[in-house]
Amino acid sequence: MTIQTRKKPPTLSDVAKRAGVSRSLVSLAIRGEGYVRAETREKITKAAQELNYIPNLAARMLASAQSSHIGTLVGNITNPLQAEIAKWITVLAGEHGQNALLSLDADADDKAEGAIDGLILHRISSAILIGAPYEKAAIARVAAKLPSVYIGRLLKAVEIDSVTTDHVLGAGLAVDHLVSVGCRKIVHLGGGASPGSQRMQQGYENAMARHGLSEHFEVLVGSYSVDSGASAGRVLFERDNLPDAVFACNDLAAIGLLNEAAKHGIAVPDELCVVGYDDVTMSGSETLALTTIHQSARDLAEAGMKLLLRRLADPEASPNKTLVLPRLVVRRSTARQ
Amino acid sequence: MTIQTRKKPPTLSDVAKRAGVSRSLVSLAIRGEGYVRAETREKITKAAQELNYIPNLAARMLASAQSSHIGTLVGNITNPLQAEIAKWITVLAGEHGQNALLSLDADADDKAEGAIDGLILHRISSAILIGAPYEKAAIARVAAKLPSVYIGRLLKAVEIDSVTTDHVLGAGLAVDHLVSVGCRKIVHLGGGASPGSQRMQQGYENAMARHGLSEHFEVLVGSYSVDSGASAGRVLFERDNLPDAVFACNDLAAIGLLNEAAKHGIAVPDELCVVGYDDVTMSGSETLALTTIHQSARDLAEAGMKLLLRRLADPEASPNKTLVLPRLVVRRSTARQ
DNA sequence: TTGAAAGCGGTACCAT
DNA sequence: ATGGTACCGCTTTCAA
Repeated sequence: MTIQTRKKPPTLSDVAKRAGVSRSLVSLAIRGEGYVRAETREKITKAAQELNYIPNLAARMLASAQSSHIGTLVGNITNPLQAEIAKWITVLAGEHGQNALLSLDADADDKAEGAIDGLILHRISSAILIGAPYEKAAIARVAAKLPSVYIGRLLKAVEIDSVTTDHVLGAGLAVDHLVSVGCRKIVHLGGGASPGSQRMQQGYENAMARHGLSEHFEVLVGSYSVDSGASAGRVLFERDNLPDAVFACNDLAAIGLLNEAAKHGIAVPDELCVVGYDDVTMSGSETLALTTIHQSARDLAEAGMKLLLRRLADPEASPNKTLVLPRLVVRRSTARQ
Repeated sequence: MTIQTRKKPPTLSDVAKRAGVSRSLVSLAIRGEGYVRAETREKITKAAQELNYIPNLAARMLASAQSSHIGTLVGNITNPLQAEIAKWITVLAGEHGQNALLSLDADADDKAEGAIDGLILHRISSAILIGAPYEKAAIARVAAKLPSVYIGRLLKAVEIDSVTTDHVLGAGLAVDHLVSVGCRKIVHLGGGASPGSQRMQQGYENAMARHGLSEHFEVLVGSYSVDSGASAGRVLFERDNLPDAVFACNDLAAIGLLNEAAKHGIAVPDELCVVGYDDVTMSGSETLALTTIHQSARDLAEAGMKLLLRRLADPEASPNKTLVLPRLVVRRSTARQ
């Protein structure tokens, strides 16, 4: 039943013996390096396959003194976007012959830096930072240790490659859409003072101006939470005249607002349109059906991997700040037309 | 600026030289094995510290032909409970001198099995399965390859160590609480036919009987989603007489129900109490304030690690099925009394 | 093109 | 208790 005949796996020598050549040649052939006669190469490949040979990464790492490990920090694995980015990083890394070692325990800067040191023990040769560490100084410190890419923030002022969604554009998509369904008085539920929210707010402002709606420009400062959306709702719904629409900094806030609207008997989308940001799973439910701006975890991860590979190839390249395009997802919360 | 003086790290030999002993001794001392005179051990430790020595895991693995890597599969990293369990696994593994290699790309059984094979290349010596693979046959196949622990399901019929929350108890906690705030007509929103939901339903039934409320026993079969909760709400709220309370199979369903209640102008908790299950972040918001049954990711992870270590120590032990205790979290949705 | 041999940084066995 | 030494599986000169 539990036979587990775990005979040890074949080694380079086994392949060499079977192919009747030297170990060095097998090594070269397997990796596709050096000058190996096509004929010989085939013979070796065949032998390797027959033996079901698998290179021992530990040995390879030891001998070559270089790893193909990417250390990946995740600030908040509970955040679905970060979680999905992390997932895609592991997938994409594999496709590039790299292996992503994850540390999910980086929800504070000291932990994040500790985690990086831990990963360094495992001989990572580069790092991908997903929302951690938070402080710029800490980020810079990591980037000084290893070729690194930060995903989730622009980090204009830090010497590091970074990838994030173009929130200026995202806000523009939201406003454009709202205008297209006839909204004019569009209030923005801001996320606060972070550079990301500032950019989103900028996008909102630009778009409002573009549509000649600057007179209706209004930002309610809040945070990225259900409660923030709810309290914004309480403020708005006590006024004499309702706005046409609310564009929230994220889906959570939008959901809080929807909740409050229901309590006040305000019909969405007929009396009020709502647009969120992020496209969390819940927003797609028939019940909420929240129109929102989708950030693609996959695109973010792909852009990140691309930057990392570029930097690995050219460590001296100047830091690139990549912006990934968001996408509008229309649902019932703006189905006014 | 980018000085990167990456001189190579000190090795065992360096430490040996500095301490004036042999490499073998250093090896023993560092690992705390064998007979090393206390005095010598100290000398070595000191030398190692001064040199900032760090053992090379690749070399260690190669020489000892055994790894301290735990392969960890996560079925759905977007699920916050699974995500947190994964996080705790990495933390706890570290505390036990093990290193958790995660694969987050296991959202289908073939992928999950592929991921395990990939991890095996990296010489994992055991596995922790968090909600993946799904099919019992696939799970059994993994368990046959490696010492494994499954977290998230009981798996009575599979030869594998497993850990999950005691849903019978969880349901009992929910019902007891509802009864204690005066509810009698308590409807259960079931999650379907999975063994887990069946157990939860069983717990509901037992508790109702215990309180002499069997006449009010009623299960509405649904699923673990917002929409399911909402449609259940539509059914319930069209009846002549409202139940006193609803105990939903998870928070999402409860949230859907709350949403529907708001639309129907039904006051929670005054007219209807609601209890969820899982305690997702959102439920803790002031806005939703959903009473719920909390599953501890940390407890689940700890129990899992414990089982894994036990099995590593004794591969022949018969499979253990551990149940972790859930906890009632009281919030406004049942704040009736 | 191919092969031989010297490590890479440890562990483990055998003497001492 | 401590030291010597032969590997672990692969990469990498260096010759042939």
